[in-house]
Amino acid sequence: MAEINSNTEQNILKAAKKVFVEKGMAGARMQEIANEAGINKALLHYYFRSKEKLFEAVFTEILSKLIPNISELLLSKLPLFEKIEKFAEHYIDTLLENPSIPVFILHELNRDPEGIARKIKSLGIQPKVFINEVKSEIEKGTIIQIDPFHLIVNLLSMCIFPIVSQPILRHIIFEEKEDVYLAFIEQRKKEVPEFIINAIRKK
Amino acid sequence: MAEINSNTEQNILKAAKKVFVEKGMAGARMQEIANEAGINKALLHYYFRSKEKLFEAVFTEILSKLIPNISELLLSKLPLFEKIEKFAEHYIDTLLENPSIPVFILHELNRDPEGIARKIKSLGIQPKVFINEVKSEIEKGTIIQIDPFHLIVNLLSMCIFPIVSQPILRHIIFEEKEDVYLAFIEQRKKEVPEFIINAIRKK
DNA sequence: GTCTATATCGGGATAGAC
DNA sequence: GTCTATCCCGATATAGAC
Repeated sequence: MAEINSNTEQNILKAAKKVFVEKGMAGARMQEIANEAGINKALLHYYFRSKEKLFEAVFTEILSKLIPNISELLLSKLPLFEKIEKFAEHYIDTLLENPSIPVFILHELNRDPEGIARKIKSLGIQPKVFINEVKSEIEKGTIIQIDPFHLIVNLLSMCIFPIVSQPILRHIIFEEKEDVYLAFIEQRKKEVPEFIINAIRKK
Repeated sequence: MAEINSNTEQNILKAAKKVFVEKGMAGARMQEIANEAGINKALLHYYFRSKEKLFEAVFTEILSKLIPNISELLLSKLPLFEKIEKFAEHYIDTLLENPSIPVFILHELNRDPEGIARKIKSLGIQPKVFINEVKSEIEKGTIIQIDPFHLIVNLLSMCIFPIVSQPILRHIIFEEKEDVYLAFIEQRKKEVPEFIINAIRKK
């Protein structure tokens, strides 16, 4: 067990991840992945029989790193407001490292709703704990009546969407100024939780 | 002027739109577009010289219908809170008709940031009016201090993201129940403005 | 395990008849 | 304007030497 996967295999996966995420399954070229990995096309097929198989491997790896990240924070023992603060901060950071991943996932989901969705589901996300926590805060009267699902979706939306629409925001609003855009996203780590807590806190 | 474009040309555009939005530029097949339009591959090239040109036509059409829709509402004369309410309602409706379009745009933007972004910019979005309106409400003391950009981005995020992540939400949260998901989105037309106004109204 | 060379096929594009 | 037939390139995949 704990067998160390060969260096080449890891190189390939890393290169494939980059190219697939950028270009999508259909737009990616095996040649480009080979170049990126500094090896030969034939070797790709030696390690992963086909493009399809290589894609599966990449996609599964991406999901299995991303999803637990979400779950972990939602399940942690922090009080609700702090949880929201920590979540926004960590999640925006994670997304900044791989800003193209959400669009990649959503795009591929469009292509193959069946297969991909099954993969996601098999990772077993558990929103129950968080939902109960929200309900209990409502009963305690610390926050207003709100459907926990809307709260989660609002939180996720405000964290994820500004990152995935980076190209549009950069061009339309920030006129190409990369640093201004990044400062804006940086602010959002505080701004989003504040906004949410303002919206739900009972005064 | 006001020349009526041939029926065939319109059929092609409609078919191409469907296939391109679903599969993306790279994943789309000219054959599939031809089938969808009930015509022959060669005819596609007769009307639009190449796949690239056809794609351009489709993309431009999509943008020119979507963007003015946004601008119009943001520029209207309604008071701020009503504007937010109307915007959420109309925008969510628009998205429900074409839920795949935002991801399509974002995906293609990843592929060709230069070209696509130029197209978007050339449509001339004007957020100035809305921004000034927010600033004036802050001065009047009706809403809290908030950067208008964050407000716009929050509003757009909460409208757009839940629709584009429909496949994920449906599978993870709503366990395939299409109608439950749709009811949820329907609620959001009221929920989102309420949430936002709660967050910014001075009490 | 890694390479070069090649088979095979799918898909965009064109030619030319009607 | 619309079709059938065909060209031709690019991309996946395989064979086989090292």
